Amino acid sequence: MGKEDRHPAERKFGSEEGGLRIHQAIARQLGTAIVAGIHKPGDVFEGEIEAAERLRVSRTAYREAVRILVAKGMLESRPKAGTRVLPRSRWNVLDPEMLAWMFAGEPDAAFVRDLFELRGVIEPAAAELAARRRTDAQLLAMEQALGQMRGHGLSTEEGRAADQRFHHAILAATQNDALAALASSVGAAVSWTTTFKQRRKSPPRDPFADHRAVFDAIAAGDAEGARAAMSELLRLALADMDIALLEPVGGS
Amino acid sequence: MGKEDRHPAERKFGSEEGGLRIHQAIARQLGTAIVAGIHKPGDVFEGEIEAAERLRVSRTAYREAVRILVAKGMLESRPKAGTRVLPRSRWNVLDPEMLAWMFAGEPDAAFVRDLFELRGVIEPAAAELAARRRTDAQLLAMEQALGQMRGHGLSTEEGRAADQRFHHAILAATQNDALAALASSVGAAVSWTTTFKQRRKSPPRDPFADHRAVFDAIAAGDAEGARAAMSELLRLALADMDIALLEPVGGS
DNA sequence: GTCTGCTTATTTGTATGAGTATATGGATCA
DNA sequence: TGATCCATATACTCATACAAATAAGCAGAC
Repeated sequence: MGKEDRHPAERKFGSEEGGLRIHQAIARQLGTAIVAGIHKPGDVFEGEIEAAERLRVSRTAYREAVRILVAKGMLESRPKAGTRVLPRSRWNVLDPEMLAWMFAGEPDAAFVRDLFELRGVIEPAAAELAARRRTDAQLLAMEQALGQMRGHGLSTEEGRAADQRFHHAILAATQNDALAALASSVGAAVSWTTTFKQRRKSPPRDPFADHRAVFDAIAAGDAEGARAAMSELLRLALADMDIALLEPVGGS
Repeated sequence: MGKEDRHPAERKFGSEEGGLRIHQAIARQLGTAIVAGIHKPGDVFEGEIEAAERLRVSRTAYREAVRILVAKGMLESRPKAGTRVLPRSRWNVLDPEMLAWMFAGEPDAAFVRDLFELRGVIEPAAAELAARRRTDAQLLAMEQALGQMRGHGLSTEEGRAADQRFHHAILAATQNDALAALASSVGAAVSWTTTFKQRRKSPPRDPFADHRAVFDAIAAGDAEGARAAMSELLRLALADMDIALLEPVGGS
């Protein structure tokens, strides 16, 4: 292959890998590029050999990365036809890893709206179910998350993590695996709320009271109250972000 | 390696592959085994070399299969630690391929219940949004699906496919990518409804009227009516299956 | 001129073997 | 008893060769 020296100075394709295996690092790199719109649906990738050489990895590693993205519905690859980006409708946009890739950059505003709408559908129902079914251990988890949230505040990393844990605990308390699987999607929206909020208002409103109301209703086993409290929490969160969804869902 | 003859009689690991590439066939084989409970969370797989030899495929193909399952949150693999099945809470149970694997065998009753509960949360809200936002093309798609459903009946494969298309079209008409991504999950539940129904009652009730009511409300732009009609459709579907969810969600 | 069927060239898919990196669990030592 | 170190098992990466599949181009018939 002519100049076969592999630039031993810059080992491991230059960039920092973040402790990931190479195939996973490549998958992330390609995945973020796709969700960012660098590669659009319908685009055909270069051949495996060229791609692997450009990225300075083996064809094996590159192929394993492609398999990952295929598994998430982002790519399709066939002999002779090549590897191409699938239409967005085929993507598993609720896949946790994919959500992470989306929110690594500046996420698409329309999709953030979609996620909030999903939240508006899921979380009130989840709160209602959680009020009926939560175990004591799950209630304790919510209480602890709430406490840490209050303690650290949403300006800290720990506080935001606690916020996520609170919402996660509610979904887990529904005792429904299908709903619980939406935790990452809801979590992404939750996380974006504070990120977004802190860009605008200063000081931001403290959402502790809203959360507390949800918790109290769940603790009391008040299903209807829990649903209402969660709906109110979401309404306020949206107001904080100055986002208006086209229409609130489930209003009557 | 001693007896290195590879039984040229039974090429390609015996079983029928269904036109899939080998890595995908292996992924399906492992995936179905996991969802069926043959490999339980915490179980550690045999080494790559042994596994590949036993399945009579190359390590390359086996590894790519593992990458697929890792991407879906079913497996985790690390040097020295081996490849192990992750706890169910980490699985992307809403992944379309994974749902297909689950419903290939006899799906877990508890998970079917969960999926129906999810349907009960998602579809009424989706119907409401669809009534507000649907394009004429999407409305046409619903109408055609409805017509084919009536024409073929739910005892035929075409009829069931049309049923799925109808529900899918409603989700698409919400103009919400996050909701649309739940199409496979909803579709799995929809499909299971008829499968299950036809095992029991004979003749099964014709659900055309329920679907028609949903369609009419969406066509008329009647958001509240669409929500109500979809809720009624779900209520009747559940009754047909003689399944009672623990409690209906959102009732008031 | 259009269609059909074959050929071929390109691209992914599979196989194999060698060597590397990493985490683990046990041995060693304080 | 506890922490530290190290041998080792295991997945990870690489390079190369060959196989399979299929899209596209070409030839021939109608």
